[in-house]
Amino acid sequence: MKRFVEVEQWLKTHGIRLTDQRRLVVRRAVAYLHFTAEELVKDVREYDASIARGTVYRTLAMLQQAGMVEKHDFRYGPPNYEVTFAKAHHDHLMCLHCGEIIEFQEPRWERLQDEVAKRYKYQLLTHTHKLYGVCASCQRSGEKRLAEPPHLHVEEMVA
Amino acid sequence: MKRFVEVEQWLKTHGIRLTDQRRLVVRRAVAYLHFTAEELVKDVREYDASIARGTVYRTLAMLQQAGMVEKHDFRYGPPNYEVTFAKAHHDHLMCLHCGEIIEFQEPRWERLQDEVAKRYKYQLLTHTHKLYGVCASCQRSGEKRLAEPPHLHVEEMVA
DNA sequence: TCTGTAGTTGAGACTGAGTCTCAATTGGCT
DNA sequence: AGCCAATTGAGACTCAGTCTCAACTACAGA
Ligand SMILES: [Zn+2]
Ligand SMILES: [Zn+2]
Ligand SMILES: [Zn+2]
Ligand SMILES: [Zn+2]
Repeated sequence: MKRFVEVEQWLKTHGIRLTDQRRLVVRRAVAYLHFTAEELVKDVREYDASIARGTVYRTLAMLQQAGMVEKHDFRYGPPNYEVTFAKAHHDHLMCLHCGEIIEFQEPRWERLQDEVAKRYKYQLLTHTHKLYGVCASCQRSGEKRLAEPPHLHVEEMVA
Repeated sequence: MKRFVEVEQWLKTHGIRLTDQRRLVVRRAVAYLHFTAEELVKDVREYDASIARGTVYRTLAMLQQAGMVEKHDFRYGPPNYEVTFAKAHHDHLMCLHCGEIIEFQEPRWERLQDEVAKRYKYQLLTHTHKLYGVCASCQRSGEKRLAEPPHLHVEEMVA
């Protein structure tokens, strides 16, 4: 089942009005792996030119509130968003040359951080672990340009 | 030896002009543990009201370039800076209620991340690990306000 | 100590990214 | 179909930071 159907289902069962705009924003958001708010505004406007920037931001905030979207501050440029609904927790490794983002899991970390939190008597709520480096192919090509957050895995919307 | 002396020494030996403004910015910056650029602008202006915003930002950028200052994106508000010159690497744990920031070291993490980088053939350059939670005293008081990045350990400048 | 000059500064215009306001519109219930 | 609170579009506004450029100054060399 396409992920946006589940997201729309979730909204419905939580008494949140399903407008055309929200449907569109959700459908386009799930087409990306990581995206910036402005990228999404631009993308969504190709389907409905009159959609307001505020609507996109408001919808993202709502989804974030609901725990279906996460906001990541990568080191360069504006924050990236990611639809994490029905997706396992993972952390990120970013190439500073080409901007590639790799998602990975490392359960031993997750355990270590509980230990650290306990050490300082903190109740742990969230965390961000980001690694920055140079990917294999950029090491080879020896390029020097800095990362511009790229689009990865964007699908066209098929009605 | 006061840390700013070492910083000024470093600048001198690297052929960077020592202006009054830079001296002031450096001296005030080392008085903080973590600070935002705007906090530093405000602070520095108490000593020299005519100092320009741009000068503070430029100086911070220069020190960052030189590896003496690090910029951290905590999750709320603008980035925090930290003078890391002659300071061991550490990561951060932040209380989302009162904004307290704890610095800690966890060598096992540092090792794990090398492993992860190797797994994806990345040449690792930097990383950020941030834990967010509720500190012991906020857990007790059950307060609900969200973090505003606080000043910690600010010294007055003594001539 | 006096200069020359490249590096630095202050002031303010400018930008990007996001927020806010409010009248007009609309989803979803009856 | 009608109602009305929720949502939207449009644009003003904010905040944090960048840029530009004429005036100023640190400091190497005379
Ligand atoms: Zn993790
Ligand atoms: Zn991800
Ligand atoms: Zn670390
Ligand atoms: Zn620190």
